[in-house]
Amino acid sequence: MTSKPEASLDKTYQPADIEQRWATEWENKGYFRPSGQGEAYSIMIPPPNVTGSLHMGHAFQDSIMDTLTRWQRMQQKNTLWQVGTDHAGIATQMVVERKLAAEEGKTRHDLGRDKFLEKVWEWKEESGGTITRQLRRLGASVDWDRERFTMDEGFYKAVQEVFIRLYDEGLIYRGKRLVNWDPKLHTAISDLEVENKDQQGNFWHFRYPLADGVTTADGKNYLVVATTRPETLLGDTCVAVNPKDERYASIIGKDVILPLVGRRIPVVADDHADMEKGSGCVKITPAHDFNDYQVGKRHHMPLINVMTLDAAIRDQAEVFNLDGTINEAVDPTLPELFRGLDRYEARKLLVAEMDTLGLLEKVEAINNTLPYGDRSGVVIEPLLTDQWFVKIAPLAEPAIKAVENGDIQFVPKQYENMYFAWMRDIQDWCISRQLWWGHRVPAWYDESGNIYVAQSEEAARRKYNLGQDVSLEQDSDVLDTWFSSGLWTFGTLGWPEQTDELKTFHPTSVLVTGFDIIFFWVARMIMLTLKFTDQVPFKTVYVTGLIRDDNGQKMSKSKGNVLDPLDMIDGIDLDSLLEKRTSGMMQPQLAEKIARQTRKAFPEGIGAHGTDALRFTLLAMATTGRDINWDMKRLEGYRNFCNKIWNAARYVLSNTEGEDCGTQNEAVELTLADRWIISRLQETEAAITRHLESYRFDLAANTYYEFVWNDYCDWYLELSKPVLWNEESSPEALRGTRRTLVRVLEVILRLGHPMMPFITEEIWQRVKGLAGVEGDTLMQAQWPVPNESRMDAAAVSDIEWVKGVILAVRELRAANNLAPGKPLPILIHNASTEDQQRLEANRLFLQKLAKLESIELADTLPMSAMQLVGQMEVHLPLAGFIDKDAEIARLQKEIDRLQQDIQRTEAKLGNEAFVSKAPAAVVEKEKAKIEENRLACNKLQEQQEQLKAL
RNA sequence: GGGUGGUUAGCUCAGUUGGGAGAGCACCAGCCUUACAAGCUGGGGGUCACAGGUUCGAACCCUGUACCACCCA
Repeated sequence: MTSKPEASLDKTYQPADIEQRWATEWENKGYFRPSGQGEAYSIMIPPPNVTGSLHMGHAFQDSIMDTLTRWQRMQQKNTLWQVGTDHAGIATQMVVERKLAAEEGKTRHDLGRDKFLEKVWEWKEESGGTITRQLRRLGASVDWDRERFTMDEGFYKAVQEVFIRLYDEGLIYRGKRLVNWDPKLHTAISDLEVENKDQQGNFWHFRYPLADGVTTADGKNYLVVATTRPETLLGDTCVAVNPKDERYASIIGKDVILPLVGRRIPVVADDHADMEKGSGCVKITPAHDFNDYQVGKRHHMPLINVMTLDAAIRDQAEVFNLDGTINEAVDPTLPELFRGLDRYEARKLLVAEMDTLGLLEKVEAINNTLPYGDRSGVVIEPLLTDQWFVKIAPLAEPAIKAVENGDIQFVPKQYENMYFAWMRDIQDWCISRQLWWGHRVPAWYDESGNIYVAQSEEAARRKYNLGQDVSLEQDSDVLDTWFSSGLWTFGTLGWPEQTDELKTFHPTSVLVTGFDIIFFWVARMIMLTLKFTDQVPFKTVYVTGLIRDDNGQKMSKSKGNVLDPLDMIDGIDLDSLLEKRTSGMMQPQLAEKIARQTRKAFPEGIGAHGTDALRFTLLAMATTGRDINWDMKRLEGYRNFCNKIWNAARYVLSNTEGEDCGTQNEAVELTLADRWIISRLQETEAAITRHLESYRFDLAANTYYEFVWNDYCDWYLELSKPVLWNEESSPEALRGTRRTLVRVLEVILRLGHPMMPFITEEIWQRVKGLAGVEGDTLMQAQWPVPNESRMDAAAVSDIEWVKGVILAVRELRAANNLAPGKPLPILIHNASTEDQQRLEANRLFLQKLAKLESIELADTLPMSAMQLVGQMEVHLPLAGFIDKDAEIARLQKEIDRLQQDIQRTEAKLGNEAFVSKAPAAVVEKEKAKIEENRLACNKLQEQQEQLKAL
């Protein structure tokens, strides 16, 4: 299918009519594929969750990536933007489990692993298209032929390969360690998936009786320990005091009797005990607290696990030594009272029991922080379990170096500190997850628990020389999603094969992502990629802020302030928006409040703005290193900008189609306006290129907006009219103006294309022929390169003068309440030779744009209103219709302004230190300014006197 | 408690080696001027958070304070 440009553009800009048409055509024609020629440029999309949908953050990042990609492609690079999705372990599994529960009332265990996974794949097939459809709507020029999914066969091979190599090198190990356990989802999660939240809590102060009649320095026969987690008392292995704490020096090494359990546990000296906090004694439960684990380790304490995977109290404790072997020295019996109780019920009961025993000294209200699972929302339990870990230290070192030595650069730079801070005290990474959906750990166990790591059972037998008589069972865990997405840049290019794509496009050029994901993903990609390819994954990391709502709030379903990028594009009526925001909520009780807010914020729903406007808005707001507060008004403003471009194009087309535009390089005469706009265009090309190179999309967008609206539309198009609509214009002048109109527009379209691909392509197709440009698509057109020889400083200052005169007249007109269309006679006084030359050269422009009846030089003047252009006076004769008082007042305002400025400058120049120490150029500038202002001020005063005398 | 970023017009934000405070939107006034009322023309509006310091000169550099946001403990 080919898009056939209409004969002329519709009167109003209708993005819906053009965008999808072009998206389809570009893709069908294969324009998104790498050209195979030129320097390579590549970006890997941060893979969104395959079953998710795009939010504003995606739209933001994708707009940036597409802008970079299109810009580089236009610079004729061999450009690859590779797309793909992530299987998103926990998130996806949860969605399918919920669906299963709702539709069939079953759990995944009812189905069994294989059947459940079938369901997940079905769901992936069903919903996986959402995100790619949305990407297409955004105009993303990704190479769809190379779309990847983290659970693809080929990618899984890379994941296995990495796991096996790391294991064989001793960098992956299995061990019993404390992990962040999610008691609801029944899986370990990483530190990063834990959200710490402040809350009101209690500090319970318990008495632990001293054994053997020992007493403290102040004569008590017990120690007081304070805890926020009473239920862990059951797993205590010692009590720690600070070695410097004189109060307890005498009892170090003595024992206390653990209440309710009756276990003798020692008092140890450890710096972890804070002398200032509570009594200075702290109970140590190595199997239920990360800090306590370290203390326990230092003092060779056993690990006593008292909780089940549901975070309930076990019937009998599990006791391990630090090396993970079973400890048989400690009695695992737990008080019957607590068995099977949930952790919070156990806490309540335990406190009550202690109280009854007279061992509860006091309860203190405190503020503390609790860890929550970011997916399940329940409090995380540090729990001893068998997990797979990656030894991080050997991987972290080169990863830190790569950023230190500049192989990888963060934009903005301050994020490098965040990266270093995190990398410096990074812990071993728990990569196993007790889920079904994901890359299954490629490890097998025999009956005695020996571990065999290989691609498959057969491979394991070969590798380890195991006969068929040995029965093997595969590890049931899967790998952390980030383990696989850590391989994203090279795993998707065919690694471990040394493919051409890998050689060409790796390392990738830039990664565009949010700061919230630096640790999750960026750091891990750097570590794993360096390890396996000896290359960095990307040379630059462009870090974006978050998109927030107009009040600076994070967008979230539960707040009901989420905006869907497609609703910005297509628009949505209020009812549909309400439905969208209030359905399928985790907390349905909020629905009413959300509905109310939504009605208030969007009483009319949301209008359609089009993809180009959305993209341009996001780019214009993309200042580095800060979050963006979304503003519908900005979106509207940039939609209007699209309309402006559209209409400018209509004007250009209507004046050039079927006319001689000088495409064959025929002789032309360029007017001052032509030379000026061409000169400004060179500056604009240079500035936009510079801004894109430094990732300042906001400045690029603003520069573009200003040039198009303020220079091209407001002035140049107006200045072209007197030439085009003048019967006396020479063929060369007409040709020159038409050629400039259309050529500058053509460059404007090329400059804007990376930011606003659709509207620019649509117009370009109609303009290219008139501009003498060839090509099937703007996507492949050449990125504009400024030409020094077309810079014309004289034209720029001449136009400034012309604009000055026109603005002076407009001001006089407005100040005296004269109708905009009324032709005015103007007298010019005190014109320099240059003024006079400029006046003669630009009579036509002045007359048309300022709506003048006449414009004449005059030595003697009638009473008039006057405005200065430099030292030249522009007079509007009174002729009976000028408001004398208003004019006197207007002059006074001008005089006041000048006098203030004069005073400031006088003070400066009167300062000896300034004159002697400031650079001569600065002093000269001030002197010139004061001179000019004084002259101007005098003239205005004279003028005012004359009026007053009337 | 430690760290990072922020505080500029009513709102959202620019301000790139320190040298005349800007844009968009909103507001006021006037205009359907043959590309555009999603527009045109003119206009009002800021002690650049606060207090010190460096400097001839500070929105910008330094120190401290307040408040906001985020990260870490």
